[in-house]
Amino acid sequence: MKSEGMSDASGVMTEEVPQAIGKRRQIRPRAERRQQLIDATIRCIAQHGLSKVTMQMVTSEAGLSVGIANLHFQSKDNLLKETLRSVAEEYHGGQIEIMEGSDMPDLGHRLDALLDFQLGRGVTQRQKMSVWFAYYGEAGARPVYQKIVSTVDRLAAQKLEALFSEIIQEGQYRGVEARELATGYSALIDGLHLGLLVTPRELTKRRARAVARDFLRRAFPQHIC
Amino acid sequence: MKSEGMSDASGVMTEEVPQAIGKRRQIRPRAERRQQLIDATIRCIAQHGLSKVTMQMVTSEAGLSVGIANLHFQSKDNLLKETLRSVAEEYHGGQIEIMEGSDMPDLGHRLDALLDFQLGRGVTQRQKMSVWFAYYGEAGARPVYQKIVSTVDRLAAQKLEALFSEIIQEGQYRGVEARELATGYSALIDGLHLGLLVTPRELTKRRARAVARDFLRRAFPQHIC
DNA sequence: ACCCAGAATGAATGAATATTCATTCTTTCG
DNA sequence: CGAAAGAATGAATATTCATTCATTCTGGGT
Repeated sequence: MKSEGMSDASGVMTEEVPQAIGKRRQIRPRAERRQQLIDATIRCIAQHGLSKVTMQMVTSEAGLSVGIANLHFQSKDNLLKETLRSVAEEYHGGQIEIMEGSDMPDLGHRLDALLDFQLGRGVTQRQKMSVWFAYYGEAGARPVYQKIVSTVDRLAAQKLEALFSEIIQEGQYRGVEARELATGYSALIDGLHLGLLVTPRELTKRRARAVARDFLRRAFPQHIC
Repeated sequence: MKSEGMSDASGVMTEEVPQAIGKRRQIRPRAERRQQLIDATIRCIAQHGLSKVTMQMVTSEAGLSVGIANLHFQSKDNLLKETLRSVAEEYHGGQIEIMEGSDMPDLGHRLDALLDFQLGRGVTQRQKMSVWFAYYGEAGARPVYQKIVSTVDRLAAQKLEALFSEIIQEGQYRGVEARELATGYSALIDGLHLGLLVTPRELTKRRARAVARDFLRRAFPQHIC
């Protein structure tokens, strides 16, 4: 089917197939496209930096046409906001799952798993980190970003404090306060992420892990190897 | 081209003073203008975020004309680069001065002074922090930024490690390694800065200080109150 | 007093880019 | 199958912004 013959009244000839390999237009559900665009946005931010990201860049990275981002996200601002939300929720969600997972009964092991999650993973993780800090950089000037981050952050912080409390009780540790320690540990992990991102030469993932473990060991000697 | 003497033939006359209050054009030495522009850039980044900063914004914040930034910095990219360098040098320079200052003989006091410098100060400090993280956010994608930061960073890290070594020796502490501890402490401070910037509601400066002091006390109990 | 090197200005320019929307295509449902 | 719903496209548009440069102005030198 397909006509082609007629209606092409103009004398110009019919460029049948514009693209080389089969680039058939595909229709997919809204949610899937949104995720696809968010993933592309993450890659673009990691590669070019938040301030250099353009809609063209994102949509072509996703292998789609320019108009589609506005179709599904209304505006660039909104796409960026949703991308931050996605990364924030994934990161904090992962932590929370580990912390409140009833499967891992041993508290020391749970701490280990948490540390692994926070400083483990491969390239993907590095991409996420880039995004994370790109937004932190803008957060000072953008209340919207602050809100998104602090909402998920607060919950994770509470869970961490609760976990530390349990550990303190179990180990009968003296002179340590769960809240203070949780704040310190979170900050330490954030700082290590920064180091991994900005000075990868000086701080390897292995060393970052050792440093974090050191912090925990000093606080909970009985629980960490 | 030009001349046509009066040409202002229109009936209107003489708009002697275009601006209200005395806005006389001033000629100042190059170095001074550069600093003035860098300071304006810092304020703009803190207020609007790196990705929203424009040349118009910066020059008008400095109270100068649009063209002047390119006159003294050649390009926007270069202005931003020099701004980062300025902030990085100020921050790290301050730390280094404290750490190697021969005036403060007591090592515990020196630690205190360092902590004060890193987590003290007022609004200005907050502006600098914003800039700091704005660049960190882009650093993953911009080798130039990485280079600027890691150059000054490395020196400060070495000094810190040396200071910790002295302290360990003086206190005869066992089971702590200066290098590891220095990395941890730096990361902790960075993380606390992040917290202050992104979740100022949850983390006050007072608490950040307490957390950092806690870290040091756990490592060097004899030196920190 | 007067000159002029070069500092400063800001209107003009052109490139980059977000957003729109008429059109084209795909899938679904009767 | 045929038509409707709506997903996807990308050329066109309007805007924003960095950069240029002809012109204006300042202050030090003579």
